[in-house]
Amino acid sequence: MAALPSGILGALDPTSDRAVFRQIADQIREAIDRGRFKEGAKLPSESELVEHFGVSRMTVRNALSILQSEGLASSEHGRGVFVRPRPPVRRLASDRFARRHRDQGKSAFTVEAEAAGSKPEVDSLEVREEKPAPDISARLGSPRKVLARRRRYLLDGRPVEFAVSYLPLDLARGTQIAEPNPGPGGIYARLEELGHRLDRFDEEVRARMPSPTEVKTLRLSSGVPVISLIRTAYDTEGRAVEVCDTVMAADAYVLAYQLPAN
Amino acid sequence: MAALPSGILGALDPTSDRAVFRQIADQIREAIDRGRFKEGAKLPSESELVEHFGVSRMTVRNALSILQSEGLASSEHGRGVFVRPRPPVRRLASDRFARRHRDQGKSAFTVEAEAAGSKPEVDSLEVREEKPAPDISARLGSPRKVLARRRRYLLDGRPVEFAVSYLPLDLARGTQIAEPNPGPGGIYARLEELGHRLDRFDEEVRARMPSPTEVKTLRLSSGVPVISLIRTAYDTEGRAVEVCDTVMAADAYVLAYQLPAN
DNA sequence: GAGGCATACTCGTATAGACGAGTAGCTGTG
DNA sequence: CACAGCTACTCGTCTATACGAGTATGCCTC
Repeated sequence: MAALPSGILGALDPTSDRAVFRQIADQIREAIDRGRFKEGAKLPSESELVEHFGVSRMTVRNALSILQSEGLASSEHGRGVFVRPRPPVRRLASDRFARRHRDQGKSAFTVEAEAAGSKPEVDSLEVREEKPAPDISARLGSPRKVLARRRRYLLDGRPVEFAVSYLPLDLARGTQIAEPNPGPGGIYARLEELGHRLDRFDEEVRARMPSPTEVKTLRLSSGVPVISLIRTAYDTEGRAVEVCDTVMAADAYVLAYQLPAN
Repeated sequence: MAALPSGILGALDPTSDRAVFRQIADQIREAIDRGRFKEGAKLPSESELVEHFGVSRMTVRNALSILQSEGLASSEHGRGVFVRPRPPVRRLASDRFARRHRDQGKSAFTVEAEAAGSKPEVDSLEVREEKPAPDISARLGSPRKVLARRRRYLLDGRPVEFAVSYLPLDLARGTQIAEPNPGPGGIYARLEELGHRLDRFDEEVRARMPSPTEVKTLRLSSGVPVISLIRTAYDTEGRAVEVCDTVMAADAYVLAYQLPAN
């Protein structure tokens, strides 16, 4: 049946203690690293690998699943297993909230994406009042209720980020911040118009594997972690006026920060 | 044989399209989320799950492997599968390189860890001259060779971080920077003594799944991503004097940054 | 009591087989 | 030519079985 997968893959070492499926994964990984299989290229099919290595199909699948969990490959039902292409990366600069970037009619995300030649979209926008989770509440000075603004960001049709902004209700209710479209310059511009001149942002960065929900909403393939970023915005009086909880597809982002040496 | 795994887990829905092993994973995940299985607790054994759900062992293993890749559980050969405990987290503040933290005889890592009540260790220290990789080289202004300082950091015996510092050879050769122990205040103190007053740091943060090598050196369990942090230090003349490439176990870190609102 | 061994449990690795479901290309019909 | 359907390939799910290897426990011997 299946043809040999060319001479790219070698043979197994029967004397090795290393499990057969790990050896197979090692070989394919090395071939990918050496560029024998390029980005987006199709790997040999399971049946070809079965034939080439003389093992059972579960052993081959086991090997392939290692590569998938490492983020090196991804399978497509009915088509094959492919070397995972590295998508274009969005760079978040630490000055992205600077006032000078805030005078446009569009959101920072839109402006920046268009500058990079991508088609930006914002999705599943939802604004509502709710009772905040404990950690959010603590950051905002324990308000009873908050305004939550949820939205998803897409780049060229691919979802890359899901964000929820929380604002103390006494501050946001009845203002344009509570509208789906917060107007030019976004909610930060509105906050400043309301007299809350922004002073600084605190950001907390974490990385972890996504929950099943996050896999779905960000359409993540296996082996892709998420970056969780929690930003708190403070006004010049030291009051926390917004907490933004963002989950980003880790393969789509680099965060860039600039620190003074003091 | 195996006893029932108590009444914590329900039954499968045979009418659902959802694959059986996914349903099993869903049930266990939910039980974990609801605290029915606590951190570090042992999950029902494979044979118990086989009996409870009336499926084959591979199906159960498949379900458990989902939870492992989500970072929720981890298996221990011969012992069982356990709810993965969340280890204590090290918080990296954005002022951690401020000069005022630099006057002690110990490294920043040591001081901070002891303050947090942990036992810090530094490991596999290695200093050598080498030809830099292209991306490192570019950041340092393309020196032909660099001094590389490699080391691994451990907290209470657990490896949490692996870092390599690269410095232009013309700057570091023959100085205490090229010694295994760079002296009080670390290499940043030495750089300033050499007339390179530090001005700012640029940090780039990424997250991804670890390579097999990283899994080994950081003793990562499956489902734990790494945070990759590349820091470039600039002196007041705008020269890049050091690039530090750090790989951190993502479950052991939170990065905290403070951004001015401009 | 200390040491060693047997045992019964755990998960790890591997085989062989079956059927389902998605994809793509070819082919034959209208 | 357009389209429907067949076919051959892909990966997805699941069963049943076997043996290996690590761990914990208790018992038995010395």
